[in-house]
Amino acid sequence: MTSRRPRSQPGSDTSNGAVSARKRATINDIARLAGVSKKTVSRVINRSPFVKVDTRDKINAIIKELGYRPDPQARGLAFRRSFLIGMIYDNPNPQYVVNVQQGILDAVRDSGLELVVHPCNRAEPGFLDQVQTFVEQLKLFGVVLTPSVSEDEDLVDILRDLDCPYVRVASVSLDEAERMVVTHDAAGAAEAARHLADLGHRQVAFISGLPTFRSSHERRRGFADGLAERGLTLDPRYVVEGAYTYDSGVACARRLLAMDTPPTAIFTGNDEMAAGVYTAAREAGVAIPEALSIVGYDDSPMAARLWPPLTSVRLPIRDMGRFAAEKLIELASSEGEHTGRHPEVRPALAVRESTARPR
Amino acid sequence: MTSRRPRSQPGSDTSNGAVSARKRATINDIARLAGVSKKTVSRVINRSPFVKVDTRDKINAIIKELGYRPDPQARGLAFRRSFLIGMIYDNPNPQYVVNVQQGILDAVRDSGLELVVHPCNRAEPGFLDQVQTFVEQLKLFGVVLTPSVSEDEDLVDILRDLDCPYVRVASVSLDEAERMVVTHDAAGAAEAARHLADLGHRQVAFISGLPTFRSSHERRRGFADGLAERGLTLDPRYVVEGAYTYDSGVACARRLLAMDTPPTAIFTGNDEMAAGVYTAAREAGVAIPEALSIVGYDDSPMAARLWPPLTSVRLPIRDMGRFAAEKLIELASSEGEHTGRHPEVRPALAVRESTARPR
DNA sequence: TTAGTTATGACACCGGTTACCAAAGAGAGC
DNA sequence: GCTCTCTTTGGTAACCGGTGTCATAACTAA
Repeated sequence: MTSRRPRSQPGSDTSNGAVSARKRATINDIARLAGVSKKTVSRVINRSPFVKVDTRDKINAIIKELGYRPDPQARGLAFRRSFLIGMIYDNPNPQYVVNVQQGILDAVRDSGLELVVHPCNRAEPGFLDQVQTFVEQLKLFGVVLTPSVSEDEDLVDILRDLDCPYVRVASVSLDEAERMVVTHDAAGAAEAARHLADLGHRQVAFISGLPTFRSSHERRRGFADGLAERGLTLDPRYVVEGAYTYDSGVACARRLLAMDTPPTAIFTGNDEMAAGVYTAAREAGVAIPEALSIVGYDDSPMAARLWPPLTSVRLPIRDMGRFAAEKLIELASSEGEHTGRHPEVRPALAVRESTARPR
Repeated sequence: MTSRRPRSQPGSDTSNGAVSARKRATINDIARLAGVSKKTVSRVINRSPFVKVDTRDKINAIIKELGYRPDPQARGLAFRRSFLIGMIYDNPNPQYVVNVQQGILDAVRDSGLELVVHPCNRAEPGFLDQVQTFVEQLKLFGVVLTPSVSEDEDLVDILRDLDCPYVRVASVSLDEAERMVVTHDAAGAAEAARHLADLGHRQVAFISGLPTFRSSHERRRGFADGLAERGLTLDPRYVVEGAYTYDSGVACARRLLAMDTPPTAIFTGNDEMAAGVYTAAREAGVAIPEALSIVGYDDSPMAARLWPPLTSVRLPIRDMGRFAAEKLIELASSEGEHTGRHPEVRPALAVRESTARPR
């Protein structure tokens, strides 16, 4: 407990022993030491080309020596904008949320940008005003939206109105390419469909998520398309509406398994509901995968922990967050011209033991 | 797409149709309209008692009418402090992280405070400098620390040095009461122990988490104590060191199940490792709970999805976050005197079907 | 009237920025 | 070679939207 690490107080090696009254250097200090005006220092900070090389080098040296970093608050005040990125979400999946957060932080590393999180509830009255206040008060540098708020056009209108750069993560394109990170849910679902069809399944069912999520429709559509590719059709009687929850998965699966000709395979809108299917199957004495194949969506950590391990569609969630933040930075900085690069997010099927040929 | 919700632009019903050039009112606008100096308005905002009631009411009316909200950035600049709470964590459990975040946001609702997240890695070189920069640059209002960074005394020293209020969430008290939210992991583990002992188990094993987490030791200690209460001792041969991961749970359980007299019950440091025990048990053909009882820690959503559903120690994580933020606000605002209220966090055992009498 | 609050304002300041102007140096025209 | 632009480079002042300090005005109470 006695040997504390000697922190590297960058520069200012004045080593004031007792009183730690060391204050951060300001732009004025730098200017004074460099013998220039603060404006010139400001130019160096903001990479203005109109500074002589000698002057710039000299100022940079002093900045480095003193470990000076401009105060984001003061800078923000003058810029009428902060250096905070907001993440607005209403997705209940912690795995998803944390990974997107991580991805955003990957992208802003060392850029001086920070991440402010804002979970919300679209059903709550005053939801839009609340979000507007959040964005307006903080004068956010930009906002990343994830489903399902990313699908809310009213919300997006507000952001546009506030001139707040935003990027939307969604299952399908809803905006200009430079504002979207598209997860192609239909493609992921199609892969699940092909996998089941190729195993020989003919009676395949789909448990959808909440209809208020665009992904529910995309996944259904993609699943139907994937089956169609193999000459199969998604029988409407085999489509039931869940709510992305474990309980809804149990309930829906019970209904499906109680049918006269129950499906031999079930594709669920997410892993939570797939877990519910496991429970219902166990109740009904239906063996997985011998009598029933199951495919989930998300490939959450739980998927691999279930027994048998769940085949599921995997999304590179952290990358999605990173892409979103990268696009945001591009939107906010470069005036007009964009790189035109739009990294692709491709869902992939993680095949495990919950799927097999039907008997 | 045409009928957009008419947003309630609070006050300013000037309804400028085309150009939405409405700018937020500033303190100067309020002062001008009220016929007072901005300083007086500032007094009203900050609840100074030295303002005549009439004046205050008048100013408040105008503030309300214009929907004025002071700019946090300007305010922060003058205060030399921001209105951002930082959450610093290195816990890999998304469930935990998101819930603490939610809890913090519960507490700061409508207070004008916002939450900036800062995941980090204690093992990374420069970790401390990074955190210091984060706190210093943002001039954070305060910081909430969760395990295991909450156990890092070097980090806490830095915060103290920076005069940054902080609250630590940890398994055991490490600081003054007003700076701690204690989760009493030992008590939770003791409950697990009593539960197993009362069921009649005598050969009970413990799979610990990473020794770099204080909780690992607390849970072991509490487990041993709980057994002792029932006249049992925790055989050191039945204690193996895991790493809080699924894989480590599998590996540790394999070792335990391969012993000459394998345990009849296993308590794991968290649910992830418990899931690993399920896998190892299945491999070894050991029936749960008939031949092996299992108790986890965290009561993650996965616990109820496993088969059989996992008995686990539950923590009110969201409440913990809320308590932490409440304490933080108290620390930061009230100068000196505290309420002395220290809401208790009590772990509770969620008993499910993974535990039963031994054969 | 004097003194002691209570209430308010003037002004500088927090740490940066933009707008605008001035000086210095470079090349052109004479 | 010298003045005259033009471009580069730097400075000054005002400002972003609030707060602190201190002086002073207004009101009570003595």
